[in-house]
Amino acid sequence: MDCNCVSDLLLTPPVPALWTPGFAFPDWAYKPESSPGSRQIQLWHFILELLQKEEYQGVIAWQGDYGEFVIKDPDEVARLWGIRKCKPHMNYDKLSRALRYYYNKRILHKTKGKRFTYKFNFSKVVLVNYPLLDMASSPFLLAQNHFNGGAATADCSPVTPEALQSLFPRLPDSGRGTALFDRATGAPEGDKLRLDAFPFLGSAAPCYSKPPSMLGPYPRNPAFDYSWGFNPYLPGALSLNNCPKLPPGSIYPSHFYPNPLQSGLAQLPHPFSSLLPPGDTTGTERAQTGGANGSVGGQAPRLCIPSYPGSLLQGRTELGILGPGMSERERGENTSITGAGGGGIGVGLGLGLGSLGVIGSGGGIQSPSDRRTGVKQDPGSDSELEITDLSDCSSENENEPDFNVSQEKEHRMGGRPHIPEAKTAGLGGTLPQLSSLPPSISPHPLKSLVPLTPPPPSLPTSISPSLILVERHRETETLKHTHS
DNA sequence: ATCGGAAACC
DNA sequence: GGTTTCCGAT
Repeated sequence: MDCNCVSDLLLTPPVPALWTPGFAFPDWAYKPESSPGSRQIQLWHFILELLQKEEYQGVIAWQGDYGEFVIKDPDEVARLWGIRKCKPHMNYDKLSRALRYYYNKRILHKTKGKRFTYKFNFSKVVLVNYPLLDMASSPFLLAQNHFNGGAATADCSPVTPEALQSLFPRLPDSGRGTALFDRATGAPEGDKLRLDAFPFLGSAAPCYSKPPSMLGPYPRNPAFDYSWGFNPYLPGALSLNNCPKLPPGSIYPSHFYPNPLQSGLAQLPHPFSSLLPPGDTTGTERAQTGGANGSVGGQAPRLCIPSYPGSLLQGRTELGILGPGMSERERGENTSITGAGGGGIGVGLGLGLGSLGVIGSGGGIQSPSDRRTGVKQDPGSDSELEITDLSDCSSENENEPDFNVSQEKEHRMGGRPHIPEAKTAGLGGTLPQLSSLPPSISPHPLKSLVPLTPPPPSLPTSISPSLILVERHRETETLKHTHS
C-alpha cells in the first residue's frame, strides 16, 4: 500500500484537482535550466497550486502579508504532498523540512511568530527572473511610492490590488503583449519588458535598493543568480524538450512559449491571466474557469502521477467544471479585467515584493481563519519584511543568524490550531466558508489575483487614485520626453 | 513548533 | 538537485 497511485487515478480527475487553470507555472518552471533533470514538481509549486485552489482554502491559504500563506491543516497538506509524490509516509515534519530548505534558496521564509505561516519571497521570483526588465524606463517607480502612501519603509512595497484593479482595465489595448515589449530584436531574448506598461512592477524596482545585505548573498551575479533554479522568464528555459511527456492538447502548447511574458501571464492568477487577449485561451480561458472544482472535495485521493510539467495541462479538463464556489461575479470580474496584453507574470508575483505591505496590511486585516487558527497578526511583524529580503540568502552552507535576530519566539499560542472544518469542509466536499476568506479588499497581492477571490469593487478607473497617479506620471514622462 | 545537520533516495 | 527521512536542539 505504498502508493495507491493507480487507484487514485481512477477515482478522481486527478491532476486537475491540483492544477489550477488560472494559476500554474509552466512546465519549464518544473525543469529549470539550472536544474537539468529535475522534472518533478517542486514543493513550492505544489504549495502555490494548493493556494490557488479554492477547495483547499481550508487547508492552506494566503493570509496576512503579501506572499504569506498559512498552512491551516499541516497534516492535510502533507498528506496531499505525499500523495502527489507518492510518499505515503509524508508528514508535516518532513514537508516542513523541505520547506526549510527553501529558506536558503530564498524561495520561502518563515513568518516568525505565526505558526505554520510561511511567505514566498516573490521578490526573488520576480526580480531575479526579470533580467530584461527595463526598470529605468518606468515612470511608475515613483507612482509606487504614492501607492504606498509614501511610507518611509515602503521601498519595496507592492501596489495595492485596488490599484491594480484600476490600472489594469485601462492599460492600453490588449495588444497581445506587443506593447509591452521592445520587439526590436525579435528574439525572445530581445524582448524587453516595458516596465512602464506595468506600473506595479515598479514596486519591484525599489526592492533592489534594499540594503546591501539583501543582495549580498548573490556574490556571483546579484540580481540574476538563478542558483535556486527557477527562472520562469528565462527565454532559454522555454523549451518543449523540457516536457518529455507533454500531452497533446497541452495548455502549454508550443505557441505557449515564444513569449515568455505572455506565457507567464497565462499562468498568473486573475487578473493577470486575464490580461491576455480574449483570444488567448492559454491564459484567459483557464483563468476564468479556474478554481472551484467542487467535485474534488472529499479526501478524494488524488492521483499520484509521476509529476511532470505536463500535468498542468490537465487543468484543461477542468474547463467547464465550474464549481458552485465560482460565482458568475468572479467570472465577470475576471473578464472585465482584460486589458493589457502579455507580460504580466512578473506583475502578479511582483506584487509580493518585499512585502512591506500596503497601508495597513501588515497586521490590519485578519481573516476569520486567522482568528480561528490562532494566527496572530503581529503589528510589529513588519520586521519580517526585512527578514524576507535580508534572510539568509547565502548558500546552503551558511545560515544567517541575523535571520533570527528579530525573532521572538511566541509560545503563547497553545496547541496547534486544529480546524475541523478544514478537512471536512475544505476537502470534504463543501467548500470552505466564504467567511473564512480574507476580505475582498485584502491587501494580499496574490490573493487578489486568485480567481476565487472576488476582486475588490473596482474604483471607477476614471477616479481611481491609482490611475490618477499613473496617468500623472505618464504625463510627466511625456513632458520629459517633450523637453528632451 | 521550528530549525537545520546528516544521510539516503531518486 | 530536490527532496525524504531521521533526529537532536531550541
